[in-house]
Amino acid sequence: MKIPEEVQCELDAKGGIEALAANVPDAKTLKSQAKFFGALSDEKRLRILALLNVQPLCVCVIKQVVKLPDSKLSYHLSVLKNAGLVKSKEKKNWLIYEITGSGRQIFG
Amino acid sequence: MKIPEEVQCELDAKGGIEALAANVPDAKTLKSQAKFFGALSDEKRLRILALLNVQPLCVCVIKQVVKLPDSKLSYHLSVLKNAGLVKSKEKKNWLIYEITGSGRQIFG
DNA sequence: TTGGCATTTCAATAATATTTGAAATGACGT
DNA sequence: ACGTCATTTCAAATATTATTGAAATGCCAA
Repeated sequence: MKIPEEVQCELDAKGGIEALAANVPDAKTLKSQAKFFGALSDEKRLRILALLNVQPLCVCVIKQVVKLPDSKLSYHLSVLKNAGLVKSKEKKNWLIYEITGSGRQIFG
Repeated sequence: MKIPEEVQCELDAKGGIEALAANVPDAKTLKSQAKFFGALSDEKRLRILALLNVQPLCVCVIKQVVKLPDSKLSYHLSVLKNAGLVKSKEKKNWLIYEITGSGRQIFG
């Protein structure tokens, strides 16, 4: 195969195509990264996460700020939770959501 | 509205719901962040980006490593490009893709 | 100028994610 | 036990994204 010399040159210096390929993470890592980013790929979820980055909140407070219908909010919270960006704990008859270390990554 | 005291307490200390709401970025920022993360929410694209993080590459080399059909690869490159994670320049009859500063963010 | 190569574009299809509204769950105070 | 409140779950409808294969583009060398 013929490729631009500019590219060929640098590629050779770095050990060729095999060495190049060695830089891609294993499938499992890729999958979990993709899920992580996927959870962040929605404006509503980023808004929710920004709130939880301030302090833990019950669903009703989040709802009041982001103005989403219950089921929609619940869905997006579940996406964040499945991706490990937030977690929740029960308190009386409320659910309090809290950002995780993983979720904090994207701030600062 | 009644909310858990634990939450209420901290919320009051931080200036109430209005202050809380002030932490969410403006719509434009959210939109571009969502797009950024959306581009990263796919394993194939993460793989491509990992390669471009090593060095600029023409499409044919990328193709050889990631083993995707032309049109699919082209599609995913376009997603990365539209999100500003990579850019491309022409060299003879090749296109050389290169990671951008924005694309580098996710590494190290 | 012809032919080949690298890459993109296109329109159709398939797959995935999101929205909706109604119904279910489950804790709490009475 | 009963009614209420906070939240989730479900299935159907919709919207967004990704895949396919064929055709188009555009460059380069002969």
